[in-house]
Amino acid sequence: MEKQIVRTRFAPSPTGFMHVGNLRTALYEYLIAKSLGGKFILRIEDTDQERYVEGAVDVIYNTLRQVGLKHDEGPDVGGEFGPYIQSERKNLYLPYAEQLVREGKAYYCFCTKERLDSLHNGENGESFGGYDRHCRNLPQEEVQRLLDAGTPYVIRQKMPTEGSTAFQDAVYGEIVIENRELEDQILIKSDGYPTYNFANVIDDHLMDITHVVRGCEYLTSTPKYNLLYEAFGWKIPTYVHLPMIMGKNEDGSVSKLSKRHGSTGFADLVKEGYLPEAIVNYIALLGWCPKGNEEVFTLAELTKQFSIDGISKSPAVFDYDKLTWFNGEYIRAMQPEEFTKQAMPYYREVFGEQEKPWDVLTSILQPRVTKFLQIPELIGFLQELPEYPAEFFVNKKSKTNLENSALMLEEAIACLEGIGDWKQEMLHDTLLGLAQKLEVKNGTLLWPVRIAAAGMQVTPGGAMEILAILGKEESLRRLRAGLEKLKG
RNA sequence: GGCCCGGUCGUCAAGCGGUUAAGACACCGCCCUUUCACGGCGGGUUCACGAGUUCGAAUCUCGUCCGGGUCACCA
Repeated sequence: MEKQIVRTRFAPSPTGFMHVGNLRTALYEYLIAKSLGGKFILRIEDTDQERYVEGAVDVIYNTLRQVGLKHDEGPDVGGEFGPYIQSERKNLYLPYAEQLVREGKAYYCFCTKERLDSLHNGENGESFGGYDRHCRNLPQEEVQRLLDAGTPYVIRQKMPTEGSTAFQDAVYGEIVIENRELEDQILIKSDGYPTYNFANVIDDHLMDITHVVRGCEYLTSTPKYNLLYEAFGWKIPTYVHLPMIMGKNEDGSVSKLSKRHGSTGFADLVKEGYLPEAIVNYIALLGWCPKGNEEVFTLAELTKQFSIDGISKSPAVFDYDKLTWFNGEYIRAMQPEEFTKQAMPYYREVFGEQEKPWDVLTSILQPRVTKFLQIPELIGFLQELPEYPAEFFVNKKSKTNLENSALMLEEAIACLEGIGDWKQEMLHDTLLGLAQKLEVKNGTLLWPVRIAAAGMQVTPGGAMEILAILGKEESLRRLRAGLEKLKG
């Protein structure tokens, strides 16, 4: 028997918005395929014409490209199972539905929207809140008459009324649903388009999809899919249902992650300063656990590590703190040149066209930044000295008092004025030498210098680094101003 | 409400009948240090509850409670 090659598919509908939940599904689909040496397919599910959004497909392409999920087949790259856009496959579905009608497994339904609505609002609560199967047993002649008259119709699948349908899920194990819970679902809508459920089954079969990976909100509707596979006599794929991603509400409760939890779109997160690699790494761990203790993985490493049995059943709460930590990890792992390159727009935001010792700036920022967005706020003081109170010079730790700080500043200024080569190393040697000469702890001297240079108690980088970036003239100006403040 | 799924530190989680119940984020403390950050070390009444099976239960069974999902001509 020939071993079947694993094929998974990401089947988003083009809404113009890529939710992290969707992205995580795409990621797992990719990882399952790639870890098993299979193929990852992109299929656009645009059967809902009313929801069509201009440019939405590009959002999907761009997102996948940004996170590095390269699909083997899809609308843009082609493949032997195309077309990969459902609206272009439109004519393909109806014959399948008609086949089912001929075989007595489906039927035409002429019920109007109004009648259906009244059903939902009706008082007599049937066990299944849905369709009452009004057209299921319409006489043949009646059906033909309505068809001939051009009456709008949908095609519904006949569901078994008793017994139960069971299936095996790779994550959740055996799931059993009573058939009486199942509604006679619509296969073909009155506009001629297939419903999502129907198109999904047809396409998954036609495209040889072996693993259907999706959120667990589909868990209870899976029997409907299987009944369709069975009606056609097709092989049922392996199901991999994924646990839900939750968001934390303000009152501390949790619910399905949605916009009210803040940035839940991939684009939103990127806009907030999260790197695509960090996002991928983090969401990979939301609902899946690697074998070892390592958590920082590139996409390639994830592919090596991934296995379905590591997927958990319980829902996971999206934690921005941890994402932020991952972001910091990725930032710190960058080559300094790369950091400078990515930070440059933010450097420019503060310094305009001025030239600064960018490498020094990078060396102090890279270890302590978790998002590039933080940079302007962190280094704004370099461009403009903030107002600050004299008490800043008092440091309880090194027991520096105001008089002492004044003294130190005076010494520092005198010493610094003589420096010709205003470089960090030179400043370092000079100031530490001075501290030694004065027989004070480094902190005693460096604290007031840093405060005067920055006007802030907490700064990225130390005194020498700040002075180096400021340049000689500006540094001395600030130190003298600090001295004035202490004396005044 | 019916049906389905879940419940191990605040969060992500390992665990698969015998463990001092891993690890990570966050938090707190200490160290390093020139402040912060980075890094290092350390800390926290965590197995929802109640029965049962068993010599032994976080692990198996049942019930309760709690949380979530789903019941469309949406996907």
